[in-house]
Amino acid sequence: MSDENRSTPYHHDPFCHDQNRVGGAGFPFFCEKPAIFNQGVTPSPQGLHAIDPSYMTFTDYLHGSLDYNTLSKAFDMSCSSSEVISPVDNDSGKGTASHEHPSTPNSLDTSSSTEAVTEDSGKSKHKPDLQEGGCEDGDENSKKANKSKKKGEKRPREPRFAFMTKSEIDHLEDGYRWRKYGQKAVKNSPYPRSYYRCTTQKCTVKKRVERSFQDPSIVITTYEGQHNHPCPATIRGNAAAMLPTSFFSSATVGSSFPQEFLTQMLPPNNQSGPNSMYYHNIAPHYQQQFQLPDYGLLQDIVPSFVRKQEP
DNA sequence: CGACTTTGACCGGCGC
DNA sequence: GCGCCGGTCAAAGTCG
Repeated sequence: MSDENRSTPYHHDPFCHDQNRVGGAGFPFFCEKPAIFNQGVTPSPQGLHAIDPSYMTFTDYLHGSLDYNTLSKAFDMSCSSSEVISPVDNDSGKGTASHEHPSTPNSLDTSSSTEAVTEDSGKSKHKPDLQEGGCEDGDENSKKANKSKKKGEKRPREPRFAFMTKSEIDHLEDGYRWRKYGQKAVKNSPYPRSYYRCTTQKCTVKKRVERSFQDPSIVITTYEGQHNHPCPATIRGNAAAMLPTSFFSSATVGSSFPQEFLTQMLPPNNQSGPNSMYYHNIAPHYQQQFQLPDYGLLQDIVPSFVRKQEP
């Protein structure tokens, strides 16, 4: 076990205020300002949106407080920027985030060190529900048999949300507590993929963490499911410790916990075109708008979100 | 001693 | 049917 993966290696500023640091262990949306702006994209205050209370946060998503419809809407946004966002190929592995943008070579470089996208859960590779239920016929096959309970039933795959982050640290701190339950070598990648599960009881949220084989400095994190509990960091207060004090004085913070404003993805306010994703960080000057390059509407990329909002 | 990581094995889905 | 591959389990090991 490397120290980098230990749960709380954060004695540094997760916001990457230190320009010398490459990435950080903090939640990625905090840390990417330097990389984003390195591309010469210098956001001016005028070009940024005011923070709207209607914005949903990434944490909202993780907490399950937003529905698919909302999320879908959030992604159906406009664009005006030249920044590129790379969808992370679902099902992973194969390609995660690397091969899908031949025409946008900078999609993986440091042009946008944190990129978010929802993953399509549409692929048919489902596993039976292992978490609960279905342990009826005490089949001999012992433990392994447990895995295959509920045969024939396909577990509806949880919605996924993936993003890429430029970071030296594999396991990015997001305020939740995770237990690693597996690690696998990934085909076509020299870097293994790690599997984490939320340690909170009854919370089935999982996440996968892997490095882009094209750009090892990029970490691809995929969340699956939505937390059904408050962020443990709220209780422990360790995430708060990660935050610079100046952060708390931000007008956007309010009294809620940092997780509540880690990342916010803006619904299409008044801007622009269909092919963009927009997410911003807490601080207005962190905001950045991204445009989907080779893709059509986001719904084409994440059909699951579109499907799910239809009853 | 509890929480967590490591790691090899297993399982199911998918493509050929 | 077979092999590949992603995902998961669980025993053993590690850490604080």
